[in-house]
Amino acid sequence: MTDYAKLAELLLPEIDKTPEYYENLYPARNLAEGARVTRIAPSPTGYLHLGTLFMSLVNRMVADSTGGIFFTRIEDTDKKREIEGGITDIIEGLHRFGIKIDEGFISGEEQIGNYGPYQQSHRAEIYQCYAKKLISEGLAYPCFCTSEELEAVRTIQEGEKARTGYYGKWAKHRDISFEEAKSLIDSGKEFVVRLKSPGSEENKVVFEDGIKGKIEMPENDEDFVLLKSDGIPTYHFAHVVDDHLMHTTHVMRGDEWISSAPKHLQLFKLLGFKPPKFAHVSPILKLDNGNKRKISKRKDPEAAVKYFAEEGYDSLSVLEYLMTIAASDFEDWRRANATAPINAYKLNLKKMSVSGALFDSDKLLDVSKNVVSRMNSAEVTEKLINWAKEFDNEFYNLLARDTEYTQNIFAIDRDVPKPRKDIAKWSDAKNYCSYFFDELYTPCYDLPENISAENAANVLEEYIKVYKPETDNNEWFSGVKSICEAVGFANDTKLYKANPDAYKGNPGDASTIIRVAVTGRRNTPELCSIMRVLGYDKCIERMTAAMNYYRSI
RNA sequence: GGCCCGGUGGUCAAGCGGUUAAGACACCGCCCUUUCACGGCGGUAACACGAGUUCGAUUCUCGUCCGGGUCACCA
Repeated sequence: MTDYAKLAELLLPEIDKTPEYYENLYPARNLAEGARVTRIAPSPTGYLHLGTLFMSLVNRMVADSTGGIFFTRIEDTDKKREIEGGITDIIEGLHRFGIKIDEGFISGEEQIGNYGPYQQSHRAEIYQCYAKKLISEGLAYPCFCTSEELEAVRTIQEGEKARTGYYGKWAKHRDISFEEAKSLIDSGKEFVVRLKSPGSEENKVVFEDGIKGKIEMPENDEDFVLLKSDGIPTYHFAHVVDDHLMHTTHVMRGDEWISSAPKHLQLFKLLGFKPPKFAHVSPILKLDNGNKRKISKRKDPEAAVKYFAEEGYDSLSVLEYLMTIAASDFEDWRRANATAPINAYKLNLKKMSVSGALFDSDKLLDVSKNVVSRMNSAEVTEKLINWAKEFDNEFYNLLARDTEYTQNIFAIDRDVPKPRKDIAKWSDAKNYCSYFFDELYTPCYDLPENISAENAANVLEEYIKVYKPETDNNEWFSGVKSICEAVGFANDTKLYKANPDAYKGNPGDASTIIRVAVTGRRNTPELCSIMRVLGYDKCIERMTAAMNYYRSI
């Protein structure tokens, strides 16, 4: 009979603390009944991507719906794949999207809270302590197999059509004796610590997933790795120890984790921990050659959150879009609470989708238009200028030259009950307002087919005479109508419709002529306001130029 | 391949034994209108398939098919 205590001491001699020590160090949280503790546990192997943002949002919302805590924990147990600046990028990214972090990493370097360190590479001895406990109870053991040996076993298993993996009779070191372990260690062999799984494939584990409902799976019987040969834990082990010690109540993660849930449940049980509630969230999908697949960092530009910033999507737009994907009742809530801040929405797990949603850029655009339409001209001006400063310097210089002028542009049809919805993302704004800046404006005198150059020139000639800049809409249109008779146009639309052949055009046509002359376009927001913002001199200058052009052809 | 999860219009989705099977986006048409946009009204379009249970299945059960996930000293 192996002396497990001796084995534990042999394997992890440095560990002198007991689990009780950590249990006392990290006491239960003093939170109101029902308050949920959630977290995001990114690994800094890349920059912030959509999936992480999505999971963070959902976890934040679930904590908020109960007055709970949302914390960050860096899962940097895979040193090989880590990239520099990864932590900073992820945490700063969350800040930019307005996702509040209560605890854990709040910047690239700084962490707050009483349950730290919030970085797995700094918690090695905690994991090792629990591993030591498991070993001393005969529930874990050292395995000296090399990756080549493991590979060889797999090949045999495949040949026998057996399930691959390190379990049961395939678990070579499962019953290793103290003496054998000692001699292997003395000879300098490296080892990992594996769980001695008491599970059987014949048994079922059942758990209630917060989103997917009841899930039944075979019990785990694999002696999976707890501690890697460098003493750092695998995800499975770190997750269980950390979420216990940090008192996470709800583990919400991508549904790719469902298949390893039996491992986690087993560990919670073996360590005597109460498992948290699990909720597995479906990923955001992307259509690729007719097949759905998880949105991919490598293949999809929109997977990197940076993409949205560059395109000029407001961070709120992205968040709102993500929420419409996450919860089926979010859009209804938004319609009923148009001006409420997004965190006033109470997220209900039952409303979350069980299957993954295809990323829909049309829908994102629509959500964005609505978000931007809720902003007043001051907000639009500020956000647009901030965006341009970072991503479009030429445009920035124009916008910042006279911010009052800029705000006047974006006040057109905006600070009103039913604002326009032309702008979905800041990069749309340049084209939207180009005719307000000579540097961006290119005259274009194309007219609709029913309007001749001669008529256009006549309208402009007459209108220049009567044009007054400071008018309201009605006065302005009266001004347009007032010149109609002189150029053979009907001065009233109804009159024209009743007898189209009697006139060369109508007030609408006259407006179009002026619009094209002043803006170079047939379609613009309300013309009277545009001309007021542009100013008298500029309007006269452009109308005169247009008139001369029409006369010359 | 084993084990899981899923399958309602093009997309996101309500509904969960009896419904004319909601709504949103996109698309089309009409109205409003100085153009466009907004707004309003209307339209096209869906329960993967086959058995079973039932008086009755989109809803329950089973099978098939399709899609996704997972089977590492990665997370």
